[in-house]
Amino acid sequence: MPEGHMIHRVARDHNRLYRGQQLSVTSPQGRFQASATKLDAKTLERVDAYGKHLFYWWAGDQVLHIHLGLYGKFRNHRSPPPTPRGAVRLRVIGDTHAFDLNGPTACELITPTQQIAIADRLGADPLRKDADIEQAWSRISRSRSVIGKLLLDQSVIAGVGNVYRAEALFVNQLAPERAGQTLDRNQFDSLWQTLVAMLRIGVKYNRIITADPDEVGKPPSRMNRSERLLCYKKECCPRCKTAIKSWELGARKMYACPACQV
DNA sequence: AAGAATGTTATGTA
DNA sequence: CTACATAACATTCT
Repeated sequence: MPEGHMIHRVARDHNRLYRGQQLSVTSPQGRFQASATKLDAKTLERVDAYGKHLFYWWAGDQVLHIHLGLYGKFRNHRSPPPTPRGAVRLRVIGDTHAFDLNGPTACELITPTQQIAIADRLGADPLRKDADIEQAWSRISRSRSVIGKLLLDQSVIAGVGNVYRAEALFVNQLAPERAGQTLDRNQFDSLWQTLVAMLRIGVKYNRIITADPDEVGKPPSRMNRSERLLCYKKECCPRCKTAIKSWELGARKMYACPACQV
């Protein structure tokens, strides 16, 4: 489920619900990265999101690094939380709220130095104010690699996943197979602005919505799964009705309109 | 109910 | 050095 918007949403929610509190941190199903349990009853100072990575800063300079990978999932509860569902790797309990974490790729205690190293290798995050847009432009404008792959490269742009890649290229009418170096500055800027807008909407509604609610005729919260997207997993192009083409690109399934995207 | 999936990293090859 | 392919890993949803 996770693209950058969800990670930033979690950071926002968890800062609101848990910041400054003394929390109980346990690992109910044991086997996964049990070092997290060393954090039993610590004070949470803040939660940061960089791309798809989360960092929980605790008193005593300990950082809990979480990456959801493809399957990882947070489940929120009221305190006290119910019996764990599935393989809960991490359970955090506060006075009023609690959450479980299932199936993450990473859930590990790291040092502030390691945190910097991880953040440093990530590219510009459209949801962060400190995003280095020039660096993203520099990487893309010099690359012979294809824009459909570059968008998934977290060291170029951090936080974009398979859905936003398809949707952003569709909106900008860019063919995924175009080499990065063939984009001009205006096209890059427009693509970037699309990503910023899309991800912000994602954080706001906690789901990916790239279709225009006015066109659909429903408020964003009421839109069906298929109504929310323009191109990803669609049968035909909403602009010209041409059949959407799908193929593997960068080891993930790409969707694009062969007529509109050039 | 099998298969796909909103991901990353490590490793090998050209 | 860059680019690309592949495998490994985790679990939920349809």
